[in-house]
Order: sequence, then C-alpha cells, then structure tokens
Amino acid sequence: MINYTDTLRKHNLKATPQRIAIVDALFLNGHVSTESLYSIMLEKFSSISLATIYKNINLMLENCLIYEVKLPHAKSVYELTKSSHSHLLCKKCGNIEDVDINLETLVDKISKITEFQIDKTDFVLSGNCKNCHSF
Amino acid sequence: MINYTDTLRKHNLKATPQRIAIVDALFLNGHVSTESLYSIMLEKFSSISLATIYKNINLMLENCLIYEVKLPHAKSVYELTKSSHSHLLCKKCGNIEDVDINLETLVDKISKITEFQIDKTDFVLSGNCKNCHSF
DNA sequence: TACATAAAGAATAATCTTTATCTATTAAGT
DNA sequence: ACTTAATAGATAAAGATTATTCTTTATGTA
Ligand SMILES: [Mn+2]
Ligand SMILES: [Mn+2]
Ligand SMILES: [Zn+2]
Ligand SMILES: [Zn+2]
Repeated sequence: MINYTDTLRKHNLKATPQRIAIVDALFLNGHVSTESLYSIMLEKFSSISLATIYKNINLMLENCLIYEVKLPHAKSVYELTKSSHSHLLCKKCGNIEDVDINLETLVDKISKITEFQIDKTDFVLSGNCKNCHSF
Repeated sequence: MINYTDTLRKHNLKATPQRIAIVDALFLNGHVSTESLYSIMLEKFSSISLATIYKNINLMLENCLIYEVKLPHAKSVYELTKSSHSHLLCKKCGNIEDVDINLETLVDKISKITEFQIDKTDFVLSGNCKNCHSF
C-alpha cells in the first residue's frame, strides 16, 4: 500500500490510519459512494464510526483532496482529485468511467456567447457501456 | 395563469389545483429547489404538506414532466422538461441559466472512442455571470 | 525520547431530509 | 349525480447527515 502521509499533510490533514485507508480505498476503487466507502473501511476498522466517514469526506472536499461527482438518478460518488475530466455512466450496470475530453474551445465559445467567466465543468454522459449494449 | 390541465393529463397525472400550481411555479421561476418550491406553494395553499411537494416532484420526475438538475456544491433544482440543454451556474450569486450547445459531434466522438452508447448528457458549467465579474 | 496540545476517532444524540401510512377529500369517467 | 381510484394533508417513520462529548492520538518542540 502506497504511503499517503505526505498527500494528506500537503492538504492540511493529519495523517491518521483511517484517513490513509480512505485515500487508499479511493485510489483502488476509483469512484466510491459514502456507504460503499463505509463498508470498505469497516473491513479494516471494525469499529469505525459512520460519522468519521462523513467528517473526513467533508474535510477532504474542503481541502480539495477529493472531488464529488454528482450523477443523475444515483447517489454522489467521490474520487481523488485529478486533472479535470468528464464521466461516462452506464445506466444498466452502473459502471463509471473517466474520459478526457478537451473542452477548452467549446468552453471558450460558450463563455463568449453567454458572457460567463467559466472556470469549471461537470460533464456526465449517460448510456450503455460496451458490455451492456453489445448483445 | 396558463392552464396546465392538459399538460398534466398528457403525463398521466390528475390535474389537481396543487399540481397545476407546481407546474406554474416551475414555468415562472425556471429552476427551483424543493424548499423553494415549498415556500412558493405555501403562499397559495397555506396548509399544503411538504410530503405533497416531495410526492409530486417524484411523480413528475417519473412521468418526465420535470427534470432534475444536479449542481456542484448546491441542492438539486427542478425544471419543466425541455429539449436537452446545458446549464451555467454562477458561483457567486447562484444564478442558473440555460444554454443550448450542440453536443452531437462531441458526443459522437466520445461514443466512438469509448464504445459507450450515449443517449443523455448532463453538463454544468460553473463560474461567474456577467454581473458578478464585470467589476 | 518524552511532553504538551490541538486535532481526530468512536459513540451517540440531534437534526435535517425524504418516505410511508392513514383518513378524508376530490378528479374524472360513466 | 354517482362511483371509484387517486390525491392531499397530517403525522409517524425511516434514512441521511451533522453535532456533541469524551477519550485517544498525531505531531511539533524541548
Ligand atoms: Mn473521475
Ligand atoms: Mn434548465
Ligand atoms: Zn454497463
Ligand atoms: Zn452571478
């Protein structure tokens, strides 16, 4: 297991075993919901409190260590902060994939038309993944 | 006030006064949260139950009369279903605007690259609106 | 390495938020 | 007008999130 002590400290968070495990769970699982994270954490810390999960998710969000992805017709999932990217959601199996699309020129165009100063995008494309539509 | 009886019936919903008022509130206000809709409704129906709001929002969602817009760092808002469009969110004043961008070619490209069959997009662009960055 | 201290974890209560239940009322078809 | 299934309102229940309290611990300093 990678040592996430530095990562946590860089984001002004004390490196507790629980937090290190949370970061590791996100690293290994990609996009994780609160309940799902709680289950994962219970395996390592049989007496961890759900409040600890919520508290840390919020702290990590505030300190930009993790990012919340809001999905249509589903609960939010959380991931380690990476460079801005979009998401593919399979409506059948629930699979979530990252996709890197360069939205710069598109955003510039919208910015000019609307006179909005845009600095962030949340883009979720829903449908059926390869496995779910290939039969 | 427009008569929304037909609109409701077309979506398999009985045209009750409360529902007509909900549709009207969405038509007049654009993007509305649950609590906000509740306040608006209380003015016309001083004894309306919050459960009625939730029940109807869910029914209208199921019957595709309204659409849920999930926003980063904010509660969901609901709007009358229109043709697919994207949203601009001002981080400063909370203003939400519709924007029609043709995402077809972009979606086609992503579909080919990822082998996902995409039939829906949720695109929210955040930043500062004209009023909030022009000074 | 030991100490001091602010921060964090666990347990649990409290506070939202949303849904379920029950009864009286009503929309809508006949 | 009559019938009936659906809905509204009141309220309880369930679910999700946050606050509180007390104990433990990470981390900087001597
Ligand atoms: Mn992602
Ligand atoms: Mn809209
Ligand atoms: Zn799938
Ligand atoms: Zn603004």
